[in-house]
Amino acid sequence: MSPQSPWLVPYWRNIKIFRRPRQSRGLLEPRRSFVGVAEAKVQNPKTKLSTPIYEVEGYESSRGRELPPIDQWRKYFPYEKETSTRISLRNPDTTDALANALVPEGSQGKIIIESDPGPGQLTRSLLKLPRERIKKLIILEPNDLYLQYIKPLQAIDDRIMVYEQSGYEWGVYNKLEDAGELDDVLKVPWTSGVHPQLSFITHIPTTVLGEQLISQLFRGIPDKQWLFQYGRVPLCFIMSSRMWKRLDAPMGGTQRCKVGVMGAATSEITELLPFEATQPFKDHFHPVPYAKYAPVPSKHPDTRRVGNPYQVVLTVPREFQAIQPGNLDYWDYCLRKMFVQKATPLKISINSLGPGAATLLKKLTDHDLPPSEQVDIRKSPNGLNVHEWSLVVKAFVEWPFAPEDLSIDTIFSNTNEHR
Amino acid sequence: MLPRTARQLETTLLSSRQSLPRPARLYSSPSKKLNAPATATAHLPRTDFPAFFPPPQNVVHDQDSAASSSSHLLEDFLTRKIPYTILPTPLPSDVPLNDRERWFTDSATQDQAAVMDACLHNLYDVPRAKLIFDRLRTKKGSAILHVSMYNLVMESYLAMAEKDAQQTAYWVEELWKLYTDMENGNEQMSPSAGTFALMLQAWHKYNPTSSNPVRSKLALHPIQLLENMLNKQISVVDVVADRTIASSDLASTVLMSLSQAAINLDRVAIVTELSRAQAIAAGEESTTDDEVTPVLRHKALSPEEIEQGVEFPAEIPFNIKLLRNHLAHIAYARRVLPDDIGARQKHLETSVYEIARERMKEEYEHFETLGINTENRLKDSTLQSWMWQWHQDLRTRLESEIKLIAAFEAKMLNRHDQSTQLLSPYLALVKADRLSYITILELMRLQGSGGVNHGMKTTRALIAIGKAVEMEYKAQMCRTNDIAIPTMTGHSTNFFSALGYSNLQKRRMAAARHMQDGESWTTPWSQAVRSKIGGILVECLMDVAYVRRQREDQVTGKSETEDQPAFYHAYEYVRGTKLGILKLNPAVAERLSTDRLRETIHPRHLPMLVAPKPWMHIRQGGYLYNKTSVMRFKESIEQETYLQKAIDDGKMELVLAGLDVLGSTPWRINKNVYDVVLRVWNSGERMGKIPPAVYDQPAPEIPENYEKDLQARSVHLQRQRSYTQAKANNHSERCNVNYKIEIARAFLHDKLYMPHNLDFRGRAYPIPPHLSHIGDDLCRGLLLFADPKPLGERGLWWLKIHLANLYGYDKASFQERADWVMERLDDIADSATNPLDGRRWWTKGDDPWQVLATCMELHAALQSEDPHSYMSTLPVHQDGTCNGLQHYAALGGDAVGAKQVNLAAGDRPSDVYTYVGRLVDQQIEADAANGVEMAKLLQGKITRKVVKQTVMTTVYGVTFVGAREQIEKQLKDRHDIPDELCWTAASYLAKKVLTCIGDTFTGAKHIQNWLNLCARLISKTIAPDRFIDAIAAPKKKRGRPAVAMSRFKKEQMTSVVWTTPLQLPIVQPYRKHARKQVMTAVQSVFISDPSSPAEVNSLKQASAFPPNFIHSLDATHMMLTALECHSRGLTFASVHDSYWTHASTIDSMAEVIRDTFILLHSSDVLGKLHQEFKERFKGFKLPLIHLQNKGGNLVKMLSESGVRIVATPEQAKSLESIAAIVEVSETGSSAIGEQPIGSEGEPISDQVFLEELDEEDDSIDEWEGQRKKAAAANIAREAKATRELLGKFVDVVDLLPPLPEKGTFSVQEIKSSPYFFS
DNA sequence: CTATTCTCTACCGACAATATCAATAGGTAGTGA
DNA sequence: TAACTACCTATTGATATAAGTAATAGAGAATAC
Repeated sequence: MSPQSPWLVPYWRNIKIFRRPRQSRGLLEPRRSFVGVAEAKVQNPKTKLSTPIYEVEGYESSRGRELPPIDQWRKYFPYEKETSTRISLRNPDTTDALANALVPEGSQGKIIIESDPGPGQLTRSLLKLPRERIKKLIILEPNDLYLQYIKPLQAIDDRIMVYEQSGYEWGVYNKLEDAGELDDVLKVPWTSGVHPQLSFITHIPTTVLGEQLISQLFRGIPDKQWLFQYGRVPLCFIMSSRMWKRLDAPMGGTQRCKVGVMGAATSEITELLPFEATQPFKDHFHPVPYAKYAPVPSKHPDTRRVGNPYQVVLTVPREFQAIQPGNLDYWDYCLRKMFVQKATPLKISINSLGPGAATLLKKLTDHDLPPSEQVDIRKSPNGLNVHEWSLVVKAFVEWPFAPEDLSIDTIFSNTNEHR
Repeated sequence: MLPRTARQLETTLLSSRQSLPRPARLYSSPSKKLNAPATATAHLPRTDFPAFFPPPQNVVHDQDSAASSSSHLLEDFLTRKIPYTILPTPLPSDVPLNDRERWFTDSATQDQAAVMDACLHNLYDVPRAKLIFDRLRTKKGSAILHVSMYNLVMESYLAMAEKDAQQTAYWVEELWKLYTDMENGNEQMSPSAGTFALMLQAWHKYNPTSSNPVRSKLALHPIQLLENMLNKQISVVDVVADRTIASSDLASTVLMSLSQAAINLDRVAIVTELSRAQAIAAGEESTTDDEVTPVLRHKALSPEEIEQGVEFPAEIPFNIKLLRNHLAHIAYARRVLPDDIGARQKHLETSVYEIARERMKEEYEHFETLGINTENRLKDSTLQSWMWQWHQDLRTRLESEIKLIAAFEAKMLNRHDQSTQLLSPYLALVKADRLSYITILELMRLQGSGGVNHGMKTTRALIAIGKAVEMEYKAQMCRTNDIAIPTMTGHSTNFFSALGYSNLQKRRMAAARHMQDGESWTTPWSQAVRSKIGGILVECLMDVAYVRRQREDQVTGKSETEDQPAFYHAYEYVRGTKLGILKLNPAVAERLSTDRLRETIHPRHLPMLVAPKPWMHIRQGGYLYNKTSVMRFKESIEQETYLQKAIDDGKMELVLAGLDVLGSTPWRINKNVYDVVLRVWNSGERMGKIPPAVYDQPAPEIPENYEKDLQARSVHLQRQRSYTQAKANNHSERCNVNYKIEIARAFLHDKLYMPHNLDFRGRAYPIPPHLSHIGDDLCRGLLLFADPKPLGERGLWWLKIHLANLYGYDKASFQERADWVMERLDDIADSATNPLDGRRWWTKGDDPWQVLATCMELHAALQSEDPHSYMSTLPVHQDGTCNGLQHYAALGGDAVGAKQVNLAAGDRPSDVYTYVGRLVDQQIEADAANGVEMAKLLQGKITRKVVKQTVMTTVYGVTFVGAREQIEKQLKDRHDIPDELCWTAASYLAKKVLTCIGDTFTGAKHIQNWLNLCARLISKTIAPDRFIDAIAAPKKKRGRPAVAMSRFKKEQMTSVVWTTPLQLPIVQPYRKHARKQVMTAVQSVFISDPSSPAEVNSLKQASAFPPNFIHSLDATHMMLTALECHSRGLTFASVHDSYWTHASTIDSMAEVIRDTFILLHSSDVLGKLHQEFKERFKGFKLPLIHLQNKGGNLVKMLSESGVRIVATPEQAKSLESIAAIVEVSETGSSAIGEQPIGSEGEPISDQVFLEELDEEDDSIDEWEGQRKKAAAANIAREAKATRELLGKFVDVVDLLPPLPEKGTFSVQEIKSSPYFFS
C-alpha cells in the first residue's frame, strides 16, 4: 500500500471517522476516537508548521496565535480537497459584528459550541468580547491546518476547549457529555424561554452534507434530541444564501419546499446579520475560488459552487411545537410524499400518501369542524402553512389504513446481488 | 364466521393441488371436441413429429463417416474468410433528418407510420391514413417504405370503395393513381404480387361492364396488368393465391380473367400454369407427391371453423385454401405443421384472455354459490375473483373512456393541424375487453420487478402494457392471416458444407418470403406511444379497481373496513431524484404468494406444447402467433438493422438453425421432484432454497435511547431497513416459486419445448422467463428430457459423476467421484425414497433439487433389473471449468493458464481458484516474513472461496474496486478477521489477487489489453464518409478549439462491430442516449428514443468489448456444438458454458465439444478479428487529440504494444506529447493528415490524409498562414501541444496494435484432456 | 487548453427521474393598407 | 391579398428535489467558459 497523502483523504472521511491516516495506527491497535483537551495540549501538533510560500513581514513570530493578514489567506490556507468546500468567515469586522449580534451586551456566562470554525476568525471575535459574556467556548474542528490556528488560542485563553473532531459526527456530543463538558449546562424547560447559556454556531459547507446537517438539526427539535435536551438552544448557521432562500421561501411560492416547512414548524428563523453585511463573498469569506475559470459572480448563483453568496442565519426552537413528540416520522413522510407534486391541489396530490388516501379529504373538509380545523383542498402543498400541515398530518396519523412502513424507501438497493 | 371459511377454503385449495384435474384442461376450451386432435398426436408416426429434423436413426448408420468428414467441413468452414455485414455508421444528431433515414427511421416518422397502420386496421379512419401515407411516401427511399405498406393502403382504398358508396369513385380513382405512380417509377416502389391481386380485384369490381362501373382513365385492363406482371416476373399463381383475395369465388374470378388475358396475349405457359392452379384448387390434383398426404382435404374441420361457417372443402369446386396450402408446401419444402398438432398451442396463444376470463368467472361464481354476498366480495374472495370484478369494471370504463378520447382528438384535429398525436386509433385496435385483461395481467406479472416491493417502476409498467397491447394486436393479425406454419427451415446432414449451407439458405428464404407475403404490413410502435397507451389503461384501472381492506383497531378492538384502490401510484425518492412507481394494494400483494397464479401468465412467457416455429426472420419464429424477436436488442436500432441485413443476405442460417436445434429439444416435468416441491411449498417451511411462507427472522429491537440519541436512531433505522428488505425479498422469492410451481403443474403431463433467442453477443437463451433450464436449481430439478434413452454402462457411470458434481464433490477424478457416490448409496436411496421424512441427505448438497432428481434417477436405475438398459431422461451436464478463461487461454496459448483451466490433460481436474489462492498465499507468506502486518493477519486465510469470484470476474474486466468489494464480503463471511480491518485487508488482497491472475494468464492479459485498446481507438473515430463534413461543421466560431473538441465528441458515432465465425454481426450498443420526458396519463415518464442517434459511450465500448468478444466466442462454440450434436442424433441443451445431454451420450458429446473447440481455436480467431477491423474500419479517422490523456497512459500502452505512426520530421517535432508512438520518416512520408478545424476551405480530397504527399508540408504552412491572418490575438494563446494535435488525424487502422504473441500451448492437447469440460 | 469536480467502477439475461415553471416557438385572428 | 401585430397555447429547457455519500482509489470525462 502506498502511503496516502493526508491531503488526498476525502473530506467526509474526516468528518465521519478518525482524522489520522490509517497507517499511523498499528494494525490492531484500537482506534483512538477522541483526542482530549489535556492530551492535545501536551501533544505537539503532528504536522509542523510548514513554511509559508510568501513571508509576511513580522507575522511569522505570531503565526498560529494570530491569523495571517486577510488578503494572504489563500497563501496560508492553500487549496486542499478536504477544506475546499468549507466556507469560513475571513473578514474580522464581519466576525466582530456577528459575535456582538450573537452574544449581545448583557449576556452572561454563555457556553458556546462552535463547530467547524475553520481558521477561527469568528472564534477570535468571540474571545474579544467582554469576558463575562462567555464562560466557555467549545471548538469542534477536525482539520490539521486549521487546528494550527485554533490550538494556540488555548494558551491565551482558558475558556477554550478544542476537540479535534467535526461537529457533524453525532458521536462527538456524547464525548462532550462524557467528558463533563456540559455538566454545568442547565436543563431549561421548554416553556421557560430561550436557553440562557448554551448556543451553537457552525459554518455550513457548500455540500450536500451541510444541507443535510441543517435539516437533521431541525428534525432533532420535536423529540428534544441532541442539544435540545437542555432546552431551546439557539443555533447560528453561516450558510449559503441558496439554503437560506429555501428556508425563507414564502408560502405558495415556487421555492417553498420540505425543509422550509420543517424549519418553520420547529424554529423561528431569522437573518442574524443583514444579507449585505456578508456581501460580496470574496470580501468576507475564505476560500475565494481561482478567478480565471470560475469567476465569483457565478452564472449559476443558486448552486453549491464555492463563491456563491453566504450569509448568517439564526434559528431558535419554537416554544410551541407543531410537531408532536413521536410524530416526526409522519411529518417527514407526509411532507416528502406531498411535495413531489407541490403545485398540484391537495385534492389530487393527497393520493401520494398511500392507497386510498383520498379518504383523508373527507376529514380535511369535514364541515362539522370549525373552519380553522379545515383545509382548503384546492390549495397545493406549497401553499399550506404549518397549521394546515399539522391538520394534514393529523388526519394521516388517525387514518387506520395509513401505510405502516414509513421508512425511507421500499426500493431495494441493487448492490448486493449475485450468487 | 366468513373470514374463517374463506381461509379454510383457501387452504383446501392449496393442499389439494395435486388432485386437481390434469392441466390439459387449462389450455382447452370447455368443448371436448378440441381435445380430440391433440390426443391424436400420439398416434402419429414418430418420423412425422417433430418433423423438423430427420429422425436420428437415419443418421446413425453413417455416423462415423459423417463425423469425420464433417470435421473437415467444419474446419474448412471455420478457416474460410468470414463474410462481413457492413452498414454505414449512424450520423450525429445534428445532421438533417433526410440524410439519416435510409437505414434508421426516426421515431416521429415511426409514429406516423404506426398511426397509419392503426387507422387502416378495420378501416378505422382511412382518410386520415391516406393523409399520413401521402406525407410518408414523399420520403423516397426511406427505410420505412415497403411495398407491403403500399399494398395495405391500396387494400384499404379498395375496401373503402366498397364500404362507402358515396365515395366509391374517389377511392377507386386514388387506387389507380397510386398504382400508376408505382408503375411509372414515380414512387421508386415496384408493385408486387399483392399489388396486382388488388388491382385485378379493382378491375373486376368496377370495370365498365361490372354492376358498379367506375370510370377511371387510369384503370387498366387485366391484359395490361398481366403484361406488367410478366415484365416484373411476378408469378400469376402467387397473385391468384394472394392474401387479399378474400373468397374462393373472387379468386376463381381473378384466375379466370388472368387466364383470358393470357390467352389474349398468347402466353401458353401462363395459361397452363393457371389451369394447373385451378386444378389444385379444385382438389383435382394431388398437391404433393406421395410422401406427404394432402392435409387439408382429409382434415376434419375444427369446431371453431364450423361455427364460423367455413365450408367443407369438398363441397366447392374451387377452394383457394387448397391452392395456398399447396404453395406453402412448396415454400416450406413440404414441412408444414399439421393443423391438428399445432391446435393446442395455437389455441393457447390466441385464447389466453378468453381462458383467463373463464377461469376468473368460474371462481367468481363459485364464491357466489358459497353464499358470499357482494357486500363482502371485495374482501374475502380470491385473487381470481377480484380480478374478474376489476375486469368487469375496467372494461366498462374503457369503453366509455376510449369514446371520450376519440371525441376529444377529433375536436383537436378540427381546431389544429394534423400534427396532433393521436392515440384513439391505437386503442381501437384491440377490444376493450382484452385491453382490460392485458392491463391487469401485465401489472400482476411485473409485480416485484425493478426492486420495488409489491410494485414496479411506472416506466417499465407503462411500456410493458403498451407493448402487450401491440403484441396482442399483432397476434390477432397473425391469426387472421392464418398462414401455414412450417416445421423446418430445411435440414442437412451437414450444416457446414457449402451445399448444406446453401440448401439451408434457400429453404429458409423461401419460407420467410412465404410468411412475409402472407402477412399484411404492420410497423412497431415507438416507446412514447407505448407508454402513453399504457398510461391511459393504468390510469383507468387505478380508478375503478378496488379491494376492501379490514383491520382491527389495536386500541379499541373495533374492526374497520375501507375500500381501497387495488393498484395505486406513488413516488419515491432515490438519492434525491423522484421515481414513479405503481404498487399493488398490500391486500392484493399478499395473495400473490399464496393464491393460484396461472391466469396471470401469458403464453408468451410459457414453454410451448409443440416445437417452436423455426426461425425464418428477425421476428419470424418461436411462438406460433406471438411475435418474438430472434435477438434481444438493447435500445439500439443499429443492432436490429445489422441483423436484419445479415438475415436478408442469408448469412444467419447456422445461427438460426442452431436456435431451432435448441428449441427442438423436448422436455417434461419431473413429477417425482414436483411432488416433493409441492409438499415443501404447502408446509410453508424453509427448505432447499424455497423460502418460508412466513418470514422467520425476528425484527430488530428498538434501542432504549432511540428517542434521544441521533446516532442510535440512525443505526436502528438502518437495521430496520435491511430487515424490511429481507422480508420483502422473502415475499418476492415466494412469489417466484409460486410461479414456477404453477407452470410446472400446468405442464405436468405434457411435452414442452423452449423457444430460444439470442442476446446481442449471440448467446442463446430460452424465452420463457419463469421455468426453463436456465433458471435456478429448483427449475432445473423440475425438468427432464422428454425422450428416454437407455443408460448403458457409461451412462450409469456418468450419472454417478453427475450426482457428485451437483452435490459439490467435483474436484476429484471421475472415478473417485463415482466411487464417492457408491459409498453413499444408502443416503441416496433414502433421499430418493423418503425425501422429506428421511435423513434429507440431498438437502445438504450444493444444488439440492437437482441432487434429489439425480438421486431418484440413480436409485431407480439401480433398482431396475438391468440398470444399463434403464431408460433415463435425466439431463447430465458437462461444464466448462471457467469457460471465459478457457477461451482466453486458448487464444493466447498460455501454457500455465491452460493447465489451470484444464485445457491441458491432467489426472485430476485443476482448479484455477485454488491455484490462484495458493499463489496469493505464497506472496503473503513472503510479505509476512518481511514484517508486513497485514500479511501476518491474513496468513493461512486465503481459501479458494475468497478468490473465486474475483478470478471468475476478471474475464469481465473487474476493476480493483470491484475486486476489493467481493473480497471484503468473503472476508467478512469468515468471521475470523475483525470487521473494521476487512476493508483494508480486502484492498491489500485485491491487488495481490489481480496481479496473480495476470501472472498466471499472461496471454489472456495481453489479449484483454489488445481488445480493450482496439475498442478504445475504434470508438473514437469518425467514419470516412462523414469526415469532411465533420471537420467542416463548426463554422461560426472560426476554429476555436473548444468548439472543435466538442465537435469531435459529437462525431464519435462508431461502435465496435465484429462478426463471429458463424457470421453473426455483433454491434455493441453502448451509446449516450439522450432521454426525454413523455407525458402520460399517470405521470411523465423519462425514456430514451432508441432511434435517435447518439454518440457512443467510448468508455463502455472499451471496457465491455473483451468480455463481449469472449462471449461471442463461447456462443459460437455452443452453437457449433449444438449443430454437431444434432447431426449426430444427440439430445442437446445448454446454459452458455454448461452443455447437457443424456447420460448415455455424454461420451459422444464430450468428443463434439472438444472437436468444435479445437477447430474453432485453430482458425486464427484473433487474426481474423484483426483483419476484420482493418477492413471494416478502413479510412476511419482518429483525431490525434484523443490520444492525449492524463498521465499519457494511452500513448504508453499503445507504445508498449508496438504501435508506431509515421510522421514527417516537422510533424514529429510538434507531436511531443505522443512522441512515444511517433516514428520519424526519412522519406518525408506521413500517416498523419492535417486539416485546420472549422475553416471554410474547399473540399479536401482523401489523399490529403494519406501518406506520401510531398506537397503536404507546403499545405500545412499555407493553412497556418491563413489562420494566423484570420485569427485574433486570443487564438495565439492556445496551448502549443493541443494546437498541434487538433488539426491532425490518423487512420485508425494504422494505430491498431499488432496482435500479442501467442504462447506455446497448442489447442490440440485439449483432445486428450478429460477435465476440459466435466 | 487549465483546474477542479464529477462519475464510475463486472459482462450478459433485465432499461429508464419527474413536477413545475419560465421562455420560446408557432399558430390564429384581426386589422388596416 | 400580403403584411403586420396582438394574443394565445403548445413545446422546450432548466431547475429543484432527499439527505448521513456505510467503506473509497484512481482514471477518464465533463465542466467551468
